[in-house]
Amino acid sequence: MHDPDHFVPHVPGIDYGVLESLLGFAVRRAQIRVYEDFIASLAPWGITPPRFSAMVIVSRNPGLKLTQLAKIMGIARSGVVILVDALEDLGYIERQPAPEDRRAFSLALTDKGLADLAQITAAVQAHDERMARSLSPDEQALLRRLLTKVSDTPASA
Amino acid sequence: MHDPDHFVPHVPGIDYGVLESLLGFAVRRAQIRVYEDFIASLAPWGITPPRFSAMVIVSRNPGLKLTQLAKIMGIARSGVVILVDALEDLGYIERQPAPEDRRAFSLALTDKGLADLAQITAAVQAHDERMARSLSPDEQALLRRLLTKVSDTPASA
DNA sequence: TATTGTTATACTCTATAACTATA
DNA sequence: TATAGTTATAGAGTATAACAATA
Repeated sequence: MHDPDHFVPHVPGIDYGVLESLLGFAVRRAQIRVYEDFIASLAPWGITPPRFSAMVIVSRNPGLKLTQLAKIMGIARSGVVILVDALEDLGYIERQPAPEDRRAFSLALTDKGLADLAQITAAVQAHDERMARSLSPDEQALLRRLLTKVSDTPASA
Repeated sequence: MHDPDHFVPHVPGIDYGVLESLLGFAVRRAQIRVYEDFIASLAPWGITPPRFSAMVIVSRNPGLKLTQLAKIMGIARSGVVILVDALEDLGYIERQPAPEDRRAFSLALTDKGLADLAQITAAVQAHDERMARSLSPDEQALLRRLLTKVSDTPASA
């Protein structure tokens, strides 16, 4: 299909100079394409990448507090409030009073959240397989392994 | 050094569920770490990843119009106006009247932009090598190749 | 009519700082 | 004092839509 309206990673006739040799530029270009397709694929549910991550993490780690979720996701506390508000508005997540701390809330998926997460996860997996379909299974595993090595290397010596 | 204030890709004791198996999640995690270190490394120049890309592309492809730069960078025309304004405020880029079209501008680096780009590029390369230093040269080349394959695969069949 | 650059406006994701209610 | 959640505010970076000047 001719969709003139999405990112073209290499425009013919353009010299990208040093950018072509940078790992960070390659990561960024891949991320743009993955993000674009994720948003398009999940539009029916109003789910973005951070919202999906939050739903999965809450579902697998019941009883998380907002501050813990912020730490896990690497964002500020104020950001997690907005994220949880959005998922609450979608009917997917709820704040439950934390029994042992009256300042805090325990996060949990709603019944609707649990039910929809199954469909959402299937849509995300289909999207992810589409992104990876130019690679063999071995190459996909290798790519994940190399990326994880990059993510997990501390910045300073 | 103990810097408690940056992204921890794997918080101990947390179950990341399906996220661990997704290529898109691995790309995103790597991108967060690379972006974080890029911003910190380039702070002395006020340079962000899109600003660096724009400077390199303008320097290697003299006479680009704003609309062409927008197409190359995959952003809207309104976005490139803001980007060029920022680089103009930094004294790195200038709009020159396009001889053959009185609606348009040709973009060019200023003398200061050209001079600083050398230092900026050195800082970016040092940053990029730091990001990749847990990988052998072969692994780095392989990772770039696999990422490029992902970026260049069209989304639809 | 179509295109170039621009402005107005809005949305997402992020941050810092200050507040409140508890601990 | 310190922490949990919240609010206010701001700043990138993106988008769409409309506009004036020019093609």
